[in-house]
Amino acid sequence: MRYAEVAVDAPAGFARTFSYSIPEDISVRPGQLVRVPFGAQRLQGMVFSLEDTPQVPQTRDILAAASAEPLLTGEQLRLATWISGYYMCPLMDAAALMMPPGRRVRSRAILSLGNRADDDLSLSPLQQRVLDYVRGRGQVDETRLAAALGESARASAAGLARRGVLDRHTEERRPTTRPLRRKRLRLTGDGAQGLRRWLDEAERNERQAALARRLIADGAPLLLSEANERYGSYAVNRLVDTGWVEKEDAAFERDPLAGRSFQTVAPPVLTPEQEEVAKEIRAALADESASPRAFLLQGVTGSGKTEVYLDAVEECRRLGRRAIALVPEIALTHQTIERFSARFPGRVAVLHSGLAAGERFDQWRGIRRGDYDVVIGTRSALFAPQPDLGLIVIDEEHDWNYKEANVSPRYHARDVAMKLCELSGAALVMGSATPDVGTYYMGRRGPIALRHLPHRVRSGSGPARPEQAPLARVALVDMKEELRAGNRGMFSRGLARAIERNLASGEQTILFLNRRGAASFRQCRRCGFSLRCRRCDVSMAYHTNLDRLLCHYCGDRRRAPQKCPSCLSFQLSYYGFGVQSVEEEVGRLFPGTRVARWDSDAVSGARAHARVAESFGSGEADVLVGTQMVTKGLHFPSVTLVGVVSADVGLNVPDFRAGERAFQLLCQVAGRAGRGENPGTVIVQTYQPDNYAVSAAAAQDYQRFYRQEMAHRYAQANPPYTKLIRLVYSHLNAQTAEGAARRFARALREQREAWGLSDVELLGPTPAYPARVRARYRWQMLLRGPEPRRLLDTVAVPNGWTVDVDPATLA
DNA sequence: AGCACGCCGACT
DNA sequence: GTCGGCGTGCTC
Repeated sequence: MRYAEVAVDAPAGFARTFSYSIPEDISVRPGQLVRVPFGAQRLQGMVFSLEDTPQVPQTRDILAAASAEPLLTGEQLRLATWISGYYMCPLMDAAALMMPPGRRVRSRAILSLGNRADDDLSLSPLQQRVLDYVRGRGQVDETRLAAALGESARASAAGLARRGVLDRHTEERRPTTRPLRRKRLRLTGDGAQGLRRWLDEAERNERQAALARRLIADGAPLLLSEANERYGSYAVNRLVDTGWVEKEDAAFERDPLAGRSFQTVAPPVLTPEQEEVAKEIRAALADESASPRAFLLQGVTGSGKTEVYLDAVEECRRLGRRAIALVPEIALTHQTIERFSARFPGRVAVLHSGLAAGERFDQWRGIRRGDYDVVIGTRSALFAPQPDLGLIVIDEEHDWNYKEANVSPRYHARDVAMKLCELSGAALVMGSATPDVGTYYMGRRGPIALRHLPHRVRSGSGPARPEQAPLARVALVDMKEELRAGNRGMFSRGLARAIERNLASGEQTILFLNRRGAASFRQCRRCGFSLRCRRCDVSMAYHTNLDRLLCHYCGDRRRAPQKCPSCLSFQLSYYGFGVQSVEEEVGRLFPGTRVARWDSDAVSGARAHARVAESFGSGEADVLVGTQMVTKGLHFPSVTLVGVVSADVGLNVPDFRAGERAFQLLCQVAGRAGRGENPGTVIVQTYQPDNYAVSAAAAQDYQRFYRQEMAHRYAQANPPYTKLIRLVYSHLNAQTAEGAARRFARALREQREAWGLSDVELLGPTPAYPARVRARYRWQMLLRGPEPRRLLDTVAVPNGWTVDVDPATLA
């Protein structure tokens, strides 16, 4: 008898497997999806291994295979096991990262009125509300009910179902994605000759003749929908009647790159600097035992990191292996695909959450078949099923988008990539102008080889032009001085003059402000009342285009009142400004200017990002105003001026990484200037010109920043000198939240003493920031030390806590 | 998520 | 006494 170790997809989320016996008539292999009985439920599970002995004396049988073939390879199963252990997340959550999109489905409970719904029974208030809710909608998904009326509504619903007031049944769900089949029109065996004769035999109807000629000329099948649209269904059917053409049902691949064409570009000759690094990487690719195996390329914007990545992919491909290249966000995929497809036409796949589910599914299958040499995508593309993985590239390595913050597993793509490289023998190449200080630290201490590309390479295709292009000049403007000089505007006199000059000479400008909306908050000048979100403990920001106040945490919107709700006065004022007000101010100061805005409010979806980038790139706007999106790796050669409207945003938040963030953003945005022939100018407005991060960014001096930042980190015992684990508890009831937080903190402190883990510090519990989000009160604590997980390993984390290992933010 | 078990307060 | 609400623990 053999047994399967199965990661069960139970809501409780186990970081371990359960043993199941395998019935004679079912064949099961590791990586396969199965259905298993679990308590009273039937759930999906992932087979992690086959064993001769089960964990427990009594086992139950696997019910059925839920996938015909293994969906995960042994390598992926080992990676999932590592992720689950390191990030303390359910095994199934880790496995799901690597499964084909749409295959993880959970059954759901549906509630409807039962036969005793109209009986006069005594009901608790909550039960009455549940009944009313179901009565109002007929059929209700229990998860939706819980979302609407709170978690305890589930228990009430269960009670009502027991008494026959409600009817409750569970519904198994099919995978949400599947291969697409579409009808096509194609020539029969000798249809080409037949149709030609048919055309010659008599004068034929114009549309029928056109379709016939198209089919003959093309040779390839034509989608029926397209044929119907262009030639009419009558013509199509008449041709089918000839017997030389037939309709067929064929697999149709959804291709996210359909309709895009790429101009192929021959590889340039690398500069000596590039060549030196590229050679080392080639050595790592050619021989798995060669070291180093992980590289961090530090090079300013325009120093030619991408050419080194392309060279590495080329070599990887030559060796018969495949690659994955990550970018930090969807907006950057378009341009990266362009660069890679120009070198490897037809060999590039894309994978990110902006694609339609079907596109993602088809890309996944194509990748798994080995159709693509390189997969480009955001952090989740790391889990693409690339066979013979030989290389992982992580561009803009410092970017905090590489850390998943919201859902389990809260993984960091860099750390998982390092593990994956170890498991697969692949080489890792990372690049950034402003590396994460933690990565840079690893570079200085050994596990990662640190390499520099200190010079800008002149841009442009064709042969390499290794002569140096200068970095943009950066000027700091002290906004306190502007105030003293009587300028209370958004733009300093210097920035305003520079914008005007740029407009006059027809050159492009980027204005950056890392704050959404038009006004940060709306406050009553008489009583001080400020409008806050009903469900979150934050002020609501005013958005001009919506003419609404918007909560940036839960997305709730409401009409902006004219009257103070507290004292009924009309003295409501807007305070603070955001990127929308910058857009308006440009329009006001420089009438007739074509302004484009790029932020998450104005632009969403991969195609929309591409449109904005393309339209600005082709000169359809003079000024681009935006949040973080305008800072990231995009290449706009005719931008000669970058204005940072306020460098101070985010600088004073209580997070030890605030300085690093500000430095990275400022350096990145400065890199947007002067990437073409004209040298660029960057103007940084700030109230804190002496802040170490701001001044190091103005000097574009990474080394200076690194030294100062690391001194702070050391003094405060923060990463990379220690490790952090963040624990957050949230509950609808304020007292329950605080009580649970204090109780677990006390338990952890006791464990700390009991096990003598004096090197694990426990900070908190304290209310998290914001203290309330989506009506839930939030409390948090931090574990800090060389190995803080050792404390968590001594306890079972109670229900309701989320664990974030190596958190990217503390807010 | 379900279900069993056990504890507590409002009724026959 | 006992029924039902709900907190806790377990599911191979």
